[in-house]
Amino acid sequence: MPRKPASPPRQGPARTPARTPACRRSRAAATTGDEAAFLEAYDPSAYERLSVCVDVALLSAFEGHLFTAVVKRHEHPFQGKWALPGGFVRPDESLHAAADRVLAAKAGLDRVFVEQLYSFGDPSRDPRTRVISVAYYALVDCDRFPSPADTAGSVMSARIVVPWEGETGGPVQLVALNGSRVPLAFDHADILGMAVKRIRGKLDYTPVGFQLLPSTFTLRQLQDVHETVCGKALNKDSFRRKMLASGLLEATGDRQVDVEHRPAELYRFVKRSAV
Amino acid sequence: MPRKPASPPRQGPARTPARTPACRRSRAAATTGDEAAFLEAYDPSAYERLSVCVDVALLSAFEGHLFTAVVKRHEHPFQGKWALPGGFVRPDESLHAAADRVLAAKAGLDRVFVEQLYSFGDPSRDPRTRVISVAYYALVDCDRFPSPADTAGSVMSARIVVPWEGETGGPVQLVALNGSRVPLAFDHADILGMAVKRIRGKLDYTPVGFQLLPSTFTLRQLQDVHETVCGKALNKDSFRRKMLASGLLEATGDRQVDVEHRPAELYRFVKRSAV
DNA sequence: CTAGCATATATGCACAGCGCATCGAAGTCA
DNA sequence: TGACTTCGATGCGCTGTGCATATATGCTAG
Repeated sequence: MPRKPASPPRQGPARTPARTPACRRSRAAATTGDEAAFLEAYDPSAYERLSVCVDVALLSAFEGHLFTAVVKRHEHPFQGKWALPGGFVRPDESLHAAADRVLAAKAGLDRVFVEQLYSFGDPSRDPRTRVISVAYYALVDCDRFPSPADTAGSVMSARIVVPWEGETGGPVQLVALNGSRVPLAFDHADILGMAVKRIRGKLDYTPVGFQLLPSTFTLRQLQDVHETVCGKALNKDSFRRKMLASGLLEATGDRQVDVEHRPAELYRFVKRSAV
Repeated sequence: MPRKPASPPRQGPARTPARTPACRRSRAAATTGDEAAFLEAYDPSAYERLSVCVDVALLSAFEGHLFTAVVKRHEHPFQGKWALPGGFVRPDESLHAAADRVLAAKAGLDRVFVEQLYSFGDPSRDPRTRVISVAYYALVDCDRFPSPADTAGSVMSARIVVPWEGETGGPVQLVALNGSRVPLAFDHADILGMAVKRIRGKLDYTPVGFQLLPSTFTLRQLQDVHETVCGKALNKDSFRRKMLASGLLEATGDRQVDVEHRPAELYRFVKRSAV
């Protein structure tokens, strides 16, 4: 515990009556009467409202690359470009529920790992009107990653090219499986870049890598996922020791089958219940 | 680099025409004509809009405790409770600009370290109407922390009591300088809790601690700040070695004055320009 | 003036984690 | 059967960290 004040003592609490806040009041009645009556009479249009959408960066890893799913825009703005799955937030659903709904509707996925990423609110990010985008990222193992067959061709999987190292951050590029560049709409290249940066950082101290693997996996597969996400090679032995010492892995007793070499032990992720 | 596919190869790109997205179209004209004409005719009310506000958790550290600034609510809802400085986002300002504006208007602060924290969007978090709160956290050194004299008594400083250890997370409590509990409005206890959790995590790998100190400081003061934020004691020697080895500190050559013991060297934070 | 005291600052040492090299084990394939 | 590949374990050196110790430097009490 600190042994010494970092600064001299401060003033007492502000007990004097506060001034009216700088923002305009929606109704003078807000300071009188009971709360129920106030809420009954409240006019939401007192402040200008904005459009709020969620955009989901769905990430998966295979063949040493990160992939994401994008949908083609057939409408203005950015007609013909590709966008992250997204949609406007409905008045009665939470932000997280909106992200789940978008994933189910556009990628046919449910029960995936979804976490909030960042909110993008530049006034000019959407040329139509002011739209705040609450971005989420989702992680699925490659077997669940949506294929054209699942989604009737409405989504395309594209490889992520990260033009920076470590956790520098910045926008990323997308390349289609035929090698052509995929142009992204809005600020979605920034959103994807931040998603990559986020999971690179999370990989060090959270078991987020398991979200990108099937229920059982070998240590080599887990390391491949980590290397794919981080974009650099890792020491094999250190990785093994660290993972086995983490207490997050449990040996299944089974081994790989149909491999051209010595089969590796299969592990599963075990949730730390009470620590 | 990964030496082996983590999964068998996948399908080619989705080249079949995409279906109409699940979300309703705002206008049938969106798929025809040029983009300029579309934007001209765009109707923002096609989707229900929401209220968006920013709330700022202003944090500072002194006397071994974390402090924040709250304003008393004189209006419904939560009349009489205390809230983080906040305000609705204006249609023409970015989210970050809104946070800066709120800090300037309610705490009289500018040029402070401000970063986005998280967006809170539970449908019932504001009883008036649907309000999305994009929360920010700001860090200032204790000398710049607003006093009642600066703000005409509209803000109160309160001590943060963190009822969890490490980076567990969860809501925190606020205690006024006279020892009484400060009841918080909305979900602001959760926002504050997440702000504390965030800077605890950031402290390990970013020079965020300097934001809580004046321009020059001793190693002891820096350690005090770290201990205050993390809520636990740190090893003195390791802390000194790590900080001096980080390359982020630069000795000023000056020393403390008017202290009752050997004066310590004063350091300043040096931005890593090109590394 | 001097002894005592509190704190800063430097150094030595034990231990744990990590990178690296080596070696045996266990499969497939020619 | 032997070559080849990958898995999985062991040993060694380097480095960072926690802990203990020693010295330096200012103030204060007597």
